[in-house]
Amino acid sequence: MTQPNLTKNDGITPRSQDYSQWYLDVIKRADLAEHSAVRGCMVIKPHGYAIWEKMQRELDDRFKATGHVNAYFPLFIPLSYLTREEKHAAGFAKECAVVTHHRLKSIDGKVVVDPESKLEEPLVIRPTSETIIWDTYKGWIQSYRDLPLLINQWANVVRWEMRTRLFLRTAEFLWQEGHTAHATEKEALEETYRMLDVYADFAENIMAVPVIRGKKTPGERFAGALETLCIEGMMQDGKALQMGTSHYLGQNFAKSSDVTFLNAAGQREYVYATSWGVSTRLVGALIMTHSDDTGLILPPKLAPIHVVIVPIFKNDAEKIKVLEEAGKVAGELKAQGLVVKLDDREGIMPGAKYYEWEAKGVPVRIEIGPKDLEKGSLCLVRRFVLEKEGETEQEQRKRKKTFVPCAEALAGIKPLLDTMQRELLERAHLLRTKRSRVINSLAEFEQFFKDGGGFAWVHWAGTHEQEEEMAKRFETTIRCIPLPDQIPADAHGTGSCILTGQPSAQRVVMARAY
RNA sequence: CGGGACGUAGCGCAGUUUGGUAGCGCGCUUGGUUCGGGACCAAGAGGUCGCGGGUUCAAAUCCCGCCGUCCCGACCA
Repeated sequence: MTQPNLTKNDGITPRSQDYSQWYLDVIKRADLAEHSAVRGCMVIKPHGYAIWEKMQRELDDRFKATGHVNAYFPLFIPLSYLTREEKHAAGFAKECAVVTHHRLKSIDGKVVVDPESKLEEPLVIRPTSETIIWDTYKGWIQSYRDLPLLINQWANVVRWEMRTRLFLRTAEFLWQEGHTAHATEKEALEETYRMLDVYADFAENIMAVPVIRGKKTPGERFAGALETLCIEGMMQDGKALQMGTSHYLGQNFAKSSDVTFLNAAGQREYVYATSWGVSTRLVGALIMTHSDDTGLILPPKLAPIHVVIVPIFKNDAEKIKVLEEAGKVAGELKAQGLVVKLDDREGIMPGAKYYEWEAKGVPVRIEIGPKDLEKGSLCLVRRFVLEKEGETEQEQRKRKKTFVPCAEALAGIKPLLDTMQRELLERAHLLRTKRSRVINSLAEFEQFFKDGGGFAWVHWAGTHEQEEEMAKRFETTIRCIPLPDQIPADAHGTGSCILTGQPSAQRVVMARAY
């Protein structure tokens, strides 16, 4: 495999210098993805896709555990379907790819769209699947006995974005979308909150990203939803990232697609709906939450490779012995269910291998050399533990090496990974705490964002227009109206709106956002 | 879609002002010496200079158009 230039600082721009460039550099160095020939679309490379696959597995298990099943609906949506729900249609109108023809033909050696093949009705490439799914559900639901209908699909969607960033916003992306039908509003609302909790649990316990669960303001709601719930994470630059949404759709889509059922009393009713989704954007969240200037840092639960073993030897005699031991160690760790990479490439300095695997985010490295064979020990190195909190660049790059008796080391890897998983969440939590502030005046608000910003907990009673005013003046938006149990102790209670001074029931989270 | 910058070998760049037919570093291949934090020596391979047109005896270089990337705005669930 071709490696990028490994001299100097790994080709990674320091976070402190240019966060956007750092983000792109990490993606490149960790070999996660690249821009494709198609505008706004990316190629997810094996290492990046492996992370997504792990996310999928974790999420899918949780969906199944909460009673959902998977299905697949078409990529194409008849234009007339998309326009059935007025607000929904308006919300997506500006970013739809449309298929209008079904055939090409060759004219003078040039392949062109055959004008004769124009479709009677254009097909929209799904920006989301509510409309086609509800049209389908119509045929599946007759009785309250058919409810609830709990279906998820893993799919790609297309939203023709003007400005794209790898993983965070691309024209085509991968996601899952759950679409459920319920007999009562209460049940549907419970589902909406349940799936939000699933996302929050996944974000915190698997991604090690602390999130705030909340509601979107009407202006930020999903097109066609009565309520949009979200989880919001904070990236290392203090900006917010919406990491998942769960929508209560009421009877809007049931009405526009005429999906009714007979209840136990024999009365015809429209069903109540939810939809919820997370996307490959989560890979971006992962990068921006944990990684550093040497590259990607992955929580062990999402790391495609848990442990890399780097053998060290000077001559053939040592090589044979060291590789034999390395093979044994790899075998024993694999038997524990861990994914282990033995990097036995020749002609590459051990140090070069260290940097490469650190850039790719492998949590634990084991170095095995002649000295370890003598002592019966292994050298353990953790991805984000420095030898000392150094001032110089060299010191910041050097990881702490721990020499542990072999048997003890082997038994200790799994607990070590668990510890690292926990430490990453703690680190992210600490950063969020540091960059969150309860704010009561506009002057303080302005200063907070001048100083780098973060999450501002402010009282709010403004209108949608006043939200836009805040966005213009400070580049901030209301990320969410936090659910009651999400509000820190010092942010409880009523107060007065930071902009208008009107009475406010609770604080909201304002931040700059991706 | 507006403003700016950029596009030359896998990656990073020089060369463009002043036109003369392409170079450097890293990576890659082969051989040897190396190997506990990014090795060294030697010999090699690799380029439609983003795409299309124009000017010219001659274009990476000048002109026009287009495409793409990045940054800033607008837009955005």
